[in-house]
Amino acid sequence: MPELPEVEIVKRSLQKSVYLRKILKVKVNNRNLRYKVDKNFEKKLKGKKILNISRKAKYITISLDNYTFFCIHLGMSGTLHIVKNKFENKKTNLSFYHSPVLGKKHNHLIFYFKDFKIIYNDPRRFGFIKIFENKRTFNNYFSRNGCEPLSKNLNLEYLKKKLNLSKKNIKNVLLDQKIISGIGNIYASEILFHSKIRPNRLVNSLNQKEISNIIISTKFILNKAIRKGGSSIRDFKNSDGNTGSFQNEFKVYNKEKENCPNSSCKNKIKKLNISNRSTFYCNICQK
DNA sequence: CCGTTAACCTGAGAGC
DNA sequence: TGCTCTCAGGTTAACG
Repeated sequence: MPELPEVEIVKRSLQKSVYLRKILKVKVNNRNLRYKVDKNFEKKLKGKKILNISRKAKYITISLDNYTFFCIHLGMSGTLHIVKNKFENKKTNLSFYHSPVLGKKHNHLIFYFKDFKIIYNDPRRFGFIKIFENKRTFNNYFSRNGCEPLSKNLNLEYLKKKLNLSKKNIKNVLLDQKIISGIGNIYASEILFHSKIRPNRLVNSLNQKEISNIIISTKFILNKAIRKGGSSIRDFKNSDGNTGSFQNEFKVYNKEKENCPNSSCKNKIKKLNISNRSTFYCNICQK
């Protein structure tokens, strides 16, 4: 579900509440996430202080005061909720899943702090939590990721090299986390509309200018989405009122048969199925 | 090696 | 109302 901008927003909110705070206790209600939660997870986190909260691609990463690390991936439907002890009913939802009602039965993990707790809820259980014993295993795990799209590492030289000899289409390349890590299905369509390139274009047909435009659009769209607080689809509103608003800025995603947002274009948005993912584009504005 | 497909899950919404 | 079907923001093992 959440792509880079949403994970970034969740990370920022988390940071405000848990930075330098001690985890009093962890309760695991269901270990069967995408991967089984480490059987000693509770023991390893108990009493540890949180030294840093960060984001790598779509992962939230947390470092503890005993040189261990863990990461949270929200999958398609994972959400985090901050619940203050004094206001049990007033949850702060730090996520973007579309359902306004999240059954308690999907509260798989609970992190207890002095005056609040953080709940990990995930109906589909595509998310996961992984613990690392040291910095080396932590870094090693993330070394398989491609570059961060908002870093200087995503540049013309890097992408040209990655696209060289590839036989894939550009949509699949944008979704390939080993090339660029953090873009998901919504932003891939939005980025390609912004760069005026059709999603099914084979990358070996792209010229240097087009590759450059894709890089510019990637950074532009992701940064704008972060500024807007991420995307919350299907009218999801969190109880804190901090709903993201980038869904109002979608130009093509989920807009099949609607008018192309380019006012001089009278075309309707088309929907394509690429590798079993819905893809939206304008076949006049995008070449 | 490469690129594609199937699989992992639950729940919402559409159509009948 | 309820049944069936499709779809959903992700990742990756298995396959050809």
